[in-house]
Amino acid sequence: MPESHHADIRSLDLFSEMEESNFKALMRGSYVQNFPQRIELIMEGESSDFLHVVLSGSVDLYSCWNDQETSMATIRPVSTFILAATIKDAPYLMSARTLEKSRIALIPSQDVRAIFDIDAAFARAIVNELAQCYRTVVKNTKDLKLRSSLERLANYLLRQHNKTGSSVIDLSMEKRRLASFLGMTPENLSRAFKGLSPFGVTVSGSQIKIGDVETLEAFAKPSVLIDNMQS
Amino acid sequence: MPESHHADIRSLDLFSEMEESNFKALMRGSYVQNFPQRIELIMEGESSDFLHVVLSGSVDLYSCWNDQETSMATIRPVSTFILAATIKDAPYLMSARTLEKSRIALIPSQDVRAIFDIDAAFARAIVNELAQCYRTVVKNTKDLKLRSSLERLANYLLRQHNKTGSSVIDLSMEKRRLASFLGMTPENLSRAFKGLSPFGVTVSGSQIKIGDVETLEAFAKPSVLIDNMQS
DNA sequence: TCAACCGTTTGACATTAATCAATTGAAGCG
DNA sequence: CGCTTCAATTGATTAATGTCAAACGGTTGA
Repeated sequence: MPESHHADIRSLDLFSEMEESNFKALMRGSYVQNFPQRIELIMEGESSDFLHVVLSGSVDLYSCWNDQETSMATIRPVSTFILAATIKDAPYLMSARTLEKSRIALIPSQDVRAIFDIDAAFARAIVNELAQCYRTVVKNTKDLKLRSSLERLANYLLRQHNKTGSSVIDLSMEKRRLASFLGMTPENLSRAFKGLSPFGVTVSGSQIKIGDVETLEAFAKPSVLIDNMQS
Repeated sequence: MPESHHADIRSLDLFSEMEESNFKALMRGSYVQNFPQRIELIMEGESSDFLHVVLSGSVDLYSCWNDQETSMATIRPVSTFILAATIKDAPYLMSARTLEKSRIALIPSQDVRAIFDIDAAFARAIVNELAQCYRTVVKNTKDLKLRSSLERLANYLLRQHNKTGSSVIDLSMEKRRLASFLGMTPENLSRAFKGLSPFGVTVSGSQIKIGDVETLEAFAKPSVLIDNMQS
């Protein structure tokens, strides 16, 4: 892999603390590839030969069953995905496709497992990352099971607001994908936006404006145990 | 902790491969406690001081939001729970209560983290367990987002059938808890059982009989990427 | 510029699931 | 044994969400 990408990967929590020699060993078998928009990177059920790192662009993780498809997560730079499958050497549970032109690093899974055993800092970083992923999915499940679609949308907007600090939110994805991520149909999302207008939410294209955060929070009732992205 | 319980814990995947001296060190600060039925072990939001191991009995993991409660998982012997919170030293995302009289081992979280750093086998076991937990929750999310409540129930019954090998399934929990776990109301579960009778499912109390597995499978369309408990 | 395309929105309607209220049924206890 | 209690069931109703079809609107490319 070209040295130029090492810094990006090295800056990830997952790789920042490990021994330089082990990092170099990991990079030796790895390579970076550029993908156009809407390219299938992996299909669920396949075996997990590579740990993937999104260097630029973005990737959609999704799953299918019975001719339906649902969006599970969006991966943005610089993050890894399918770490669990890599660790367990088990089939992917989710498919992945690029949402836009993306640069992806591919690190052989067996190298990851091998270095894990000899580098304690790397091991600790991996376990931290996995624990983080686990907690994210648990929060997602709570969101799905305890909230209505209107409440899910309201809290999604508030999370985006907390992330960017701006009261104008750019969805930065198709509304149909947001709908799928939130577990509803595009039609329903459209109506949900309308349903939030009494709480000061206005829509213009992919720009969503939160008129008054307190009003929206009073409806959405965000919880640190569901909506806090850090812990 | 009394030596008598060591064997149970040692036999867990999580502890079976580690150095004996490290295992002893872990046990030194640990203790075992007996709890009656329906005792709150932990509340979501609290800090995670102990890794818990269910030695006997069973434990319900559940979450609350806005005066609602939903059952997330049932932990049976011999398994750990809240590993992710222990690892990350972050607040619990789920509450836990005993479903019946239970014996629980409590291992100080800081000891777990300390031994993790010096015992590669333990580290590998932890990361495997976490990856397993992660994949279980992902499957759960797919189940929730891609299936109707009738389909979820049908697949749940087939999973139990695969686990026990018997075509008569004992629910071994209140139906209201099963309903909550499957993301529906008790009333709806009752009707869902009725809705499965055309596919050979008959109910008598907590005993569910699958008349013909193929017929039920034809309806449920189980998938290894959602319903396979092993991988 | 205009036509074609595709995501979004809207309305009407169907389906699914939740709620409320009442009843049944089984377990525990005096 | 009969009373109490609570989970489970049933029926009627309402609410939430999905489906289908049509219209709208922005983008692309001839």
